[in-house]
Amino acid sequence: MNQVPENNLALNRSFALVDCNNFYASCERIFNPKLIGRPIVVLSNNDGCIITRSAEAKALGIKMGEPYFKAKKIIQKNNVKVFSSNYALYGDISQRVMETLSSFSPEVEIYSIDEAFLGFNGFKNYELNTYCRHMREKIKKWVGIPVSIGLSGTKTLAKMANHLAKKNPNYQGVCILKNKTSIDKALREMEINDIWGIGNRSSIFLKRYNVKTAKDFTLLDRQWIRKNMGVVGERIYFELQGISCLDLDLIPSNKKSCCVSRSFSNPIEKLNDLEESISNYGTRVAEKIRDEKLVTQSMSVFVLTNHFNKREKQYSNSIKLQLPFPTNDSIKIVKRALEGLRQIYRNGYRYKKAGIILYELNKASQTRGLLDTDRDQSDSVMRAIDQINYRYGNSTIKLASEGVERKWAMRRERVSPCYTTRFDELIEVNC
DNA sequence: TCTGGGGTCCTAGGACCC
DNA sequence: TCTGGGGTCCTAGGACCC
Repeated sequence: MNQVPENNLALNRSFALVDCNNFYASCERIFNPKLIGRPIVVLSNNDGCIITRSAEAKALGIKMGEPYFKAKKIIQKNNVKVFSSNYALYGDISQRVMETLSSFSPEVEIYSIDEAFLGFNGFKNYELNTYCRHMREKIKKWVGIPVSIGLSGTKTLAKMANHLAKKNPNYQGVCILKNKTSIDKALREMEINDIWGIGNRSSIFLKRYNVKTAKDFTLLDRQWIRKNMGVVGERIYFELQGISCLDLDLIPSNKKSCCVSRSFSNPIEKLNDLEESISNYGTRVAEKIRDEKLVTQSMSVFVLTNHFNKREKQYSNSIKLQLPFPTNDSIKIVKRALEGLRQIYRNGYRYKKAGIILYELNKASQTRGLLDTDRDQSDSVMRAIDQINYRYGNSTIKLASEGVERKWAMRRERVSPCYTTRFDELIEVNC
């Protein structure tokens, strides 16, 4: 079977992908309108790489994912405005976008901080093009964020439509692919490496077989795709033909793992400094799972040196650790993590990054060991700490092992104020 | 000098069992 | 003179996403 017959096309379904344009850069612009029309970049944690560029910055040739220090020259020359990432701000703006979207469809899957899939079941009477344009205007007006919308019969095709809506100004931000001709045209225009789910590795592999566009991919033999790219490849094959394999995920399932890891501003060598950082990350990750009312029963702790530095000797290791009872107690998690860290630490290396990942996450209400006698006490201590830290600011109360000096703490030299989440950082208006 | 962080899903292969 | 084979479960690592 090389092609799916026309009557198999399940284009009676409609998925829309709404994606915020250059999201982090757009967030910075909301509170600083002077930046409209000016090139902006936003940096990753530790001010390491460029993770968002405004259209103007893209036009200057600044690349996505490029290390900041490599792009510095072009940035300074063109007076590009640079921001450290401010996730408190972006998270809050994201929530406002999602709330607005939910007023347009009962079916909203929040796919990431800056995009959502919408289902339009039973919307036959609506003219979808007009509806999407209306949605786009509302988000711009209410939240201040420009979005692009792609709509088609499967999620993968909606992604493709979105890609076109962004790339081709003729669409004015909304691209709808609902008939065979427009889909076919889009498949021919779409480069193989831009297809959702085809990453770097697969596109290099496919190009060796002269598969350059999405259209080429749909003309491949299904068995061959299955053999060489597994079920993931086969799903993409069907989705591109209009046969929906990926449904909306409307009820977000509980996380299966939760991680906090950071690169250090400067490499660290002493066990004591690593212990401070792991205590810190352990506390943060415990807070995260408490916030979601989850408990963990196993974790892994890892350390690594800077693999970019070829001149230095390298070391990386991780260790998996069990906890006696399911818990979300910072003290217990940090204590166990430090035991693990001491086992994998080796003297004489310059460490660049460390982290902790919690596994076996379950609802706190559904898990309690019969022999776990101090859970109540642990819960009330954590509750008290969380309340104090919420009221008086992060780390008002912290573990002694987290340290005070924090030589390793990440760099965030160009962070904007938390305009929407901290009273002391509200925007000031002079009348 | 300076290169992010947090997730998910799939698969191959080892361990183990009968 | 010969040394099974098939099933399941688990895990580490790969690939991909934003």
